[in-house]
Amino acid sequence: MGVVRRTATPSIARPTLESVAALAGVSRGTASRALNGGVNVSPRALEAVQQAAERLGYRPNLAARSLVLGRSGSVGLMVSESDDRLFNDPFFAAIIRGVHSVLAAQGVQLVLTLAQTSGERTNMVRFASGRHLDGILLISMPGGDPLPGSLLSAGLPVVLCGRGTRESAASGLWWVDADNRGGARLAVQHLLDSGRRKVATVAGPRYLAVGRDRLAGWRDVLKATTGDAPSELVERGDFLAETGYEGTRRLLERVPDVDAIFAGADLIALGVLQALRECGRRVPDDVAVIGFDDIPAAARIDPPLTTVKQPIEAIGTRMAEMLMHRIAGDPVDPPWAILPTELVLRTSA
Amino acid sequence: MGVVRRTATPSIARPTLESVAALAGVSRGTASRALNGGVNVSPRALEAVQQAAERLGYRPNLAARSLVLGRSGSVGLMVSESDDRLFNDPFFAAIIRGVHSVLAAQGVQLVLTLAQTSGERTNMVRFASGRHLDGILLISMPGGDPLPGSLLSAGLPVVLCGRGTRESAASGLWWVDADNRGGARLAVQHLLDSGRRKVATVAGPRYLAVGRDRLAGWRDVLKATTGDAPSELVERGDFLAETGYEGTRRLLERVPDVDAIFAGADLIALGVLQALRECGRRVPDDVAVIGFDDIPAAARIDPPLTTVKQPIEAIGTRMAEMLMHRIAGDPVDPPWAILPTELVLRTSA
DNA sequence: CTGTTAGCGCATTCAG
DNA sequence: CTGAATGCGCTAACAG
Repeated sequence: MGVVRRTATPSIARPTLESVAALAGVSRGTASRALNGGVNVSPRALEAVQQAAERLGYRPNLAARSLVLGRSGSVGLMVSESDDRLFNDPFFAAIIRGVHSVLAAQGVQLVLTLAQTSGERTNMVRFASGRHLDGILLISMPGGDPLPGSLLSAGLPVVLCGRGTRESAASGLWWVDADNRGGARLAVQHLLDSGRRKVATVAGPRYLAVGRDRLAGWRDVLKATTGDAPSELVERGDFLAETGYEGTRRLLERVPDVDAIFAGADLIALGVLQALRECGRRVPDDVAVIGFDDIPAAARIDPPLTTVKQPIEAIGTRMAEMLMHRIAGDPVDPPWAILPTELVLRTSA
Repeated sequence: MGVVRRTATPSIARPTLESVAALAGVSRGTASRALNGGVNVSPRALEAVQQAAERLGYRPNLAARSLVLGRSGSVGLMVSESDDRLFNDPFFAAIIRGVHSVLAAQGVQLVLTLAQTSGERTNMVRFASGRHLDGILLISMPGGDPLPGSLLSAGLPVVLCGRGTRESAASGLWWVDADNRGGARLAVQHLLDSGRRKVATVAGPRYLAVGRDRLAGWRDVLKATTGDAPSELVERGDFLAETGYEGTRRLLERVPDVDAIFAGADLIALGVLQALRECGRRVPDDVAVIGFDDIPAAARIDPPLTTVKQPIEAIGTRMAEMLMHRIAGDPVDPPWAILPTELVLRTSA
């Protein structure tokens, strides 16, 4: 029987390095060197090889290269979110922009991966741990997810976005986060500096590090300034407008003379504002409000919301940089990063 | 000198098929068969191999597999748009959802790729034609772009979204498009059926097939019904609100008794509505308006816009299906698809 | 500077 | 049913 090609298209055989070398009249080794930087190759040979490659339309087989090099030249960005959220939350766009800029500059291919169902996720693990990817960037992993661990155990470099710990970093899970606590401090300090006396907070949930961190920042400043951070000034709930609304109603009942509210998220702040409006409190005259995240709506609402902005794109670039270092084996110490947040002054505070 | 590992992480060597086979007490060949479907393998051997693989945490090296198989098990979706557009235009989300559903079901990894700058695009071509991808899905390629051609010349299956021709399909560029012309017919017919007599159109640009197709649909119906499609009823421009606004002002001046406008896009329709409002025309009482695309805003504006909806997600699934067939070498005839659009009735017409 | 050699890890012949 | 042998296409080490 004749030769049966196993490639998908029964097309004519693709040129290999071998054929290029043959046409150029050199050995495969020389051809390889000529095509990769051209060190230790005579100008004559280099020229010949390049021409031959050109004429043949040679495309190096990356699978072969990966096999021998042990690296693929691409890294994955895994998003385990519904595509709805992925495409609606500006957060992802910004992160990806950051990641992409770093990777593109280094000629590394970014492989974006959606993994929603658990089946897709195991598929992804297979893909990644099969060495098709040199490393993985993880976004919005629920805490306690086994996925980072299985990636790690496959020997894959992993950097994730969000709050890790010294220990998790030491165990291999490098991470990058925004300085949520510091940002909260910025906000509360600003409130105090502008003369507010009773600064309450409607904080995010306990089970999320962001929620805890931002609340901690509020506490930091209050304790440092007034020596006390009374729990009667704290409301908690999910990162939703509803939380802000209801928390504020309770707050106003309990502490009628509250004159500032730090919301643990802009979404919460939206609810805070509405409750304030309904209760006849003017913003910022009677009550100042500061949010967190700087969502697009923040600038558009009335009054424009003063808020704390995360350096999202910078988080992306930093994640990518750390991953590239990790892949290269460069030591990075510490193996995590906390990036500064920034107060965006508008008129609500 | 000792052995120098070239892999990125100087970690312990990953288990190979060889080591699995050794632990299981069988040969590499048997181990391979056991791990891939297990045909021609005794239950005993199969069991042993699986256990060994499990114990060793064996992950097959996909680069090696790709090399021998000539296939990687992943396909690319290349988006040459700014990430801004990618993440704001619901179009992409829907396409990706469709593509992803098909691919995930077949266990094929979807590799999402951004290629904005030309440098990134050549990078992508290298990546894809290096056989890291079994095929490519292309979205929003400007006409006359050389990229599909270079992908094709590398022997890569390509399916693109948008209007191709019989010839382009024959030359290897398979495509999937919405039936823009048919959708336009639907819209114009509806206008006529509901008693409108002077149906004008503000069409998209000449240089885009969508623009031409939708205009052609308008012409089809007018010619079939009234025997004439006078050019005084046509305005053209880009897919922008501005086009709709200015086109409508000119239209009203030229043909004051126009009683229906078919806009070549919802964005255009937005401008049409505004011009109508400013000129004191009530919608739909005086003038009926129909758009195209069903963008999210269409349902929210006042009056809610009747429009033609593209089967975006279906386009994605169809593209993926065609690509998979193409990769498998299954004949597909014709090598393109035109998917039906649908009239979404709201109150503007 | 160059050709030769030796694998990278795997799936698949082909004998047994 | 199984093991041994072959080669996918490439890079790197080595000896010229």
